[in-house]
Amino acid sequence: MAGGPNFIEEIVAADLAAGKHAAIVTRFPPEPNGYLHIGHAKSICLNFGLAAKFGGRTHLRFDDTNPLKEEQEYIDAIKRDVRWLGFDWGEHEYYASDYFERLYAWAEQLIRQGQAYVCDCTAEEVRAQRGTLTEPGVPCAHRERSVEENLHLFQRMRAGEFPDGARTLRAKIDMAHGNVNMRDPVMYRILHAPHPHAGSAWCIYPTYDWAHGQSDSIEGITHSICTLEFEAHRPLYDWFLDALGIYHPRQIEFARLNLTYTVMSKRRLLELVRDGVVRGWDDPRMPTISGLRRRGYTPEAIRAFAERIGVAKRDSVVDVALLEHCLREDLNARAPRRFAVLRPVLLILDNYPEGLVEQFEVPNNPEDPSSGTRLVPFSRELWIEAEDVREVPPPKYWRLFPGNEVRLRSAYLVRCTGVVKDATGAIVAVHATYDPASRGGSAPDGRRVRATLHWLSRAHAVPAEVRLYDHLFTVPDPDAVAGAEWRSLLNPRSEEVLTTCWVEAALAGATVGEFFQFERLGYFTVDPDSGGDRLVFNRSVTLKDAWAKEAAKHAP
RNA sequence: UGGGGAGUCGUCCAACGGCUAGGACACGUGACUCUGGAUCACGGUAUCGGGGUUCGAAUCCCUGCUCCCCAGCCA
Repeated sequence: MAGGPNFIEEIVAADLAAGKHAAIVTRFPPEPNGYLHIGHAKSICLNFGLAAKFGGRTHLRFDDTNPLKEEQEYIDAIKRDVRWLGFDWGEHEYYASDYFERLYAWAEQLIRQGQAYVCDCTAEEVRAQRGTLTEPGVPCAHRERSVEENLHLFQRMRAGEFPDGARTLRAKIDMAHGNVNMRDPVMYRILHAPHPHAGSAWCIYPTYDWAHGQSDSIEGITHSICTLEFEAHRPLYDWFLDALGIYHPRQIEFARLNLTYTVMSKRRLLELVRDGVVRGWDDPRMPTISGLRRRGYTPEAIRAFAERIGVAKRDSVVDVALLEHCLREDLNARAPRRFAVLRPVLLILDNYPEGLVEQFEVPNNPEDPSSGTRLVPFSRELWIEAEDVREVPPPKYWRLFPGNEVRLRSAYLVRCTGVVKDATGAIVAVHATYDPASRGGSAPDGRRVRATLHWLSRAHAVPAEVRLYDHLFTVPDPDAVAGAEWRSLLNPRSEEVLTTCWVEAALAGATVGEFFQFERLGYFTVDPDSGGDRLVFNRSVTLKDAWAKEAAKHAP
């Protein structure tokens, strides 16, 4: 179904076959500087999936080396999202900041070995000395300091004797290296800032490059899986590990996920949240895990998606339609069906007895007979969908129009006798007659109708707000647009709030996160804005709509 | 340009020198249908270019081209 094993699974299988490890250890290492998104979900599924498939465990480690950008809120959100996705790291919750003392001692070791030095250059000077992609860098005067002086200075850095940015600790590698990452990279910077996990214990913080490889080594990670941009850093991690003489995890890089019609960069997502472009990190239009959850995505659908997109090394952009497909596939099988009318128009059955209320038995899910049926009240005045009525039908339109007969799902066949319009020409009510012999939805003479409509008894329906969503951006690849331009690509119609909707009374007690299929409309879930007698639904994804395609063909 | 990667249907992934280059999504056509849903059937389109090795190349070699990443005291 999903093809063969991906290249990482092949590597792991080969390592295991070669007897390199008794069991594998992988890790998911987020920086708590934002919320997790669907791209992280790919990594989470990959790492936890590997351990589950080959036997082993997966650590959750926060790579919290930059206190300026990290917050406890993000740590909490990340844990919540990983758990919700269905993964359990057990007791293996780690923080790079818990390794700070060890990292500090290792830094001293490198200094003693003559492989690290304290540098007094400013950031600008360091940049100037680094050279360019084609020209080698040049060493600065501090590069040749004595071990004693370096040790002393480094200790004073830790003691807080210098202001932010005054000095750094740098690895002494090769200022002329073809790989610029090897031109004496910074290992420590002075940052007088509290840390969300380490508190105020430190005023010098290790860089990611200095912390990451050793953190993996400390944890005995066998396969350290990361994204492509770290490929050029691997030689540096190897250099550190070799210099320290400690265990080498095997790093494997894969291509990060990109999705059409959305952005995945944390910086841009943060900007959308801060500027109030969206309702927050969990806005249903966001590609964040929490946004997808609020939108109505299920962990099952996201996991299936992660499985189907595969894992490879080439840059790619996955069609968001595949994500939507995975959700439909999951929900089609298990979402209870309900009736909801989003843009109501009154349907009056002129020959139906006033005051009569019938109860019709409607299947909860035709895909799953075990889900049973429910009773839905029916009466003379009903709400139906505005788009299910036309005064003049376009080509291939076979819903309600004067003279045409349709079925009201599980109820009766009705024939339209006329429409009522307001001053603007909009249809506000429809008149029809019903065929009492078609009770239950089919006629004794076996005559067929092309359309089946959903409906709600006016006297029994309950009001609700429904939010419809569309792509956040108008173009398939907004992430490819550089500069501030990307903002102009936001879809002004990505959210549409409908406040005059009606739903089945059975939906009144629905709880946040419960999902349903509103027949003929799509899959919907209860939004957390619901409460008391206020009901708010989010449309998770539409049903596939053959009529919409047909209509588009005849559109102007 | 220095270093590091990557090029296969519209998209994503597979094919690991050997059937007509496969699957999924998307798209199109039809069947069926008490959701214009679901389901089913059918269909089209791909090996970056040029050489070479071989009985045989998407796969190996040479060469060219294109794209991505790296010049944070971000990760």
